[in-house]
Order: sequence, then structure tokens, then C-alpha cells
Amino acid sequence: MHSTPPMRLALVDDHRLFRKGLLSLLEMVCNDCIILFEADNGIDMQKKIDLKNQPDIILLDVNMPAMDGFACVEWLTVNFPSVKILVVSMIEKEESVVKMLKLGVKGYLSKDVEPKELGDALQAVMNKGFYYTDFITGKLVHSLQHASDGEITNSVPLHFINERENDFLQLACSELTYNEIAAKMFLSPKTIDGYRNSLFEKLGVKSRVGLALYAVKHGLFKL
Amino acid sequence: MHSTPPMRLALVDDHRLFRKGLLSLLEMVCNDCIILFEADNGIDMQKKIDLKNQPDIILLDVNMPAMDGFACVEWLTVNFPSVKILVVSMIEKEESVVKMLKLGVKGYLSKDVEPKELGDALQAVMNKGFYYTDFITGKLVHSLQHASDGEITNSVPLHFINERENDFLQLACSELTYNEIAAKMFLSPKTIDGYRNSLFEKLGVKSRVGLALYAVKHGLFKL
DNA sequence: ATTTGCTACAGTGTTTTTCCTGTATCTAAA
DNA sequence: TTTAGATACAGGAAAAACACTGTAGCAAAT
Repeated sequence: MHSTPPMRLALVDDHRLFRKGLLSLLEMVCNDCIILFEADNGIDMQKKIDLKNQPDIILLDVNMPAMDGFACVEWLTVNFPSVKILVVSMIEKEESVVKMLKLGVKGYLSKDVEPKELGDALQAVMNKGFYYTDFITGKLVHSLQHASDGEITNSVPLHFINERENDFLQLACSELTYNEIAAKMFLSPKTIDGYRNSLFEKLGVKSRVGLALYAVKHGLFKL
Repeated sequence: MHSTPPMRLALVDDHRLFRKGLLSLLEMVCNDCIILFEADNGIDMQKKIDLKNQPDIILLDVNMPAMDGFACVEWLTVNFPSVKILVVSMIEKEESVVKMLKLGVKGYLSKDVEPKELGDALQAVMNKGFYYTDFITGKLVHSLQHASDGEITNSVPLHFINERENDFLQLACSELTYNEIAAKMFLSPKTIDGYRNSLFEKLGVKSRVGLALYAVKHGLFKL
């Protein structure tokens, strides 16, 4: 009989207090794990992650300055494909969950959960390779059911708003009139008209208010 | 020589994991305190707070469902004026900070801080009655400097939007036209016009988009 | 008894937004 | 080489949003 090697973990979250809290929770809930490093955000993580001493699991937040959770996952899958990612976030928007799952994270936990569930999740990820709760499978199924034109079925990214449309979107989330936006973007108001119409269609909204709210809701525009 | 009585604390935060983490941090950072109760939100807090065994300090989050931090502070100052409030939030918007200070909280900590600072803050609140960091005094000064028409100088609450205005605001954060809103509220479109204008003035916005974004930003409208 | 404040509303006019159809260019794929 | 798609733009017009002034009732405060 041999003892399993300790679980190597890393924490990536911008809230120091939460991270430290998580840390001391982990000591309680998981008696055989070591924390390789903590990071404030993705950039910080890139600096701290060590090729020769990779963590088994990274506990990752979604909302972070500098380099957010999505970017982290993308970077990790390219550079450290064997590192398993467990998202621990307070964002439970279907879109975020689904996007993360598509990116290949091994689990998605709410910051609402009991500490015990965190331990269970870690064990599951180590042993089974994943931990998907009913909550997230629920989100997934719902997303599947409501995928308008194959948002999930084919591999089209959730939206396909391009750079210019995004530039416009940022300005639309303001009190500028379309004429003023046109001036700022060095475009004709009529072109702006076109961007508006295409965004309306792509995002399924009917007014500029709807557009702005959609953008905020889905993280396309940061307040 | 006598030992001081233990510090009685309470935690109000909707994220269980953060709460539990905070809990175990408190044990480390503050060796003479007891946790009277934890609550998910304001409503929960109202149920759990005990007249006969009041906490010295409540650690309070701002963003919560059901009853948010602002509402909590207001309720506490009326019903439990002797309870000191230390806000622990990730919201660092000047307006939130200033609003909380005006409501009389004894300190405002970011979730970013080191655990040690949490301990310092608790000690300071107990001994001095308050804990104001340079960060928040900075916010305060900045706010003073930029108070447009006496937002702070006179004692007008930040906003004073009444029930009907709020009803309208909720509907304005949608894709309904003002005519449709008027119909829903059983009012003349002209009355709606009035609500819009007064909200524009009170909140300092110039368009419906601005209004909607302001509402989301300041928690007046939940996405 | 009068002022103040809030709610509800009307007239009038301007600006902005929204919708529709249609054109021209450029690029990349079939 | 034709086709398809993305980008940039125009004309025209209806609908919605915005601005300003003014009225009226009603309740609470002075």
C-alpha cells in the first residue's frame, strides 16, 4: 500500500482576501494538497507557473483585470494542456458557463457553494478528471435547447461581432448620439447605421437600450 | 489587569465560499473574536440578528440579492444603531464608497486587501470606532472636489428616486417604448415624459441609454 | 391661509433613432 | 471568373425620444 502523492494546486483570483480565505479553507477541506502558487490574474499566473513543477489543478476566477479567466484557459490549454482547470466564480451567466465548458474546463463552481463541495470537486477532478454539477449540466442543456442557429452545435463562437462592431458597441454604450459616434470613428453616420442594424440582428435586440443592456449583461461592455 | 471581552462579529455576504474563507481567516488574524452569525443577505440578517446579543461589528458586502448592503446599513442604523459596520466589498466605485460613508459605516475594505489589514481594521473599529484607509479618504476627497451641485456639501441623499420613478426606471431598462411603458403603468405618455426628465436630472444623464447604464451600474436595475 | 412638493398631464417643436432599400468597392473562395 | 461576403455609404421616411413651458389637484407643512 502506497500513499498517493499530494495534490498540487494553484489559485488565480484577483481578490486577495478571497484567495487567502480559500487557501485556509483548502487546508481544512483537503488534507493532502499543496499550493504551488497564487496569482492575481492571468499575467501573474504566466509568470508563476513552472514547467517543471506544474499544478494538477488550477482554481480560476473569471473576472479579473489584466487577463481574465477566458484568456487564462485559452493560454493554459495551449501551453499547459495537462493542467486541469476548475473555475470558481460568482458569474453564473449561462454564456460564461457554456463558454468555459467549451474551452475545456474540468469544472465550474459557484462561489456560493459549501466548502465541502469544493473538496468534492477537487477529488473528482483528480480522480474522474471532471466535476460537473447538476447546475452546470442544467445550464448546458438549456443552452443547447435555446441555441438559436447552432450556437453550440457547430463551433461558431458565441457571437461573431468583429472589431469595428465592437468599437461601435463601446461607443453605443454611452450618451453619444450616432452622429457623434460616427465622428469619433471617422465614418459616415450611415455606416454607423449599418453597424447598429447588424448588431441588433446578431444580438437579437430591438433598440439601443436593449443593445447596451445586452452588452453589459454579457460582458461585452464593462461598466 | 483584566482581559477585554471577545469581539463579537457577524458576516453578511451572499458568497458562501467567501464567507467561510473569511471565517477561517478571522480565526487566524483575530485571536479573540467570536462569530455570532452569518447571513446570505439583508433579509437573512434581519432574521438572525438578536437584540439581546448584538454583534460589535458586522462585516458587510455591498452586492447581494434580496437586500443589498445599502439597505442593510439603513436598516441597521435605525434598528441597531450601536452596531458598527465594516464594509468588505469588491465594489470600489467612488459613489458606492461615498454613499456608504454617508450612511455611516465605520470602514470600507476592498476584498483585495491582505488578511492582516482585515485584522487591523477590526481592531481599529473596536478601539477608535473607525478605520478609514488612505484609499477611501482619497475617494472622499475626490468626491468632494467633483461634487457637481453639492452632492455632498448639503445633506441631500445621493438619490431620492421614489417608488413610481423606480417603477418607470425598471421599465425604461427594457426595449419598451415610452408609449408602451405608459400603457403598462396606466399613465399618460406625458407623465412618463415627466418621470424621464426628472430621472435624467436627478441622475445626471442625458439619454435613455445613459439612464439604463446608470441604473445597472448603481444597482438600481438588476440585469 | 398660503406655500411647498408631489403627481399627473397637455401643447409644441426639435433631434435622434430606427427601418428600408439600394449602391460601390474590395477580397477571398469556388 | 463568377460568386459571396464584408465594409462603407445614401436617400427617404416614420417612429421614438427629448426639451421646454405651463396647468391643475391634492396633501402636508408653516
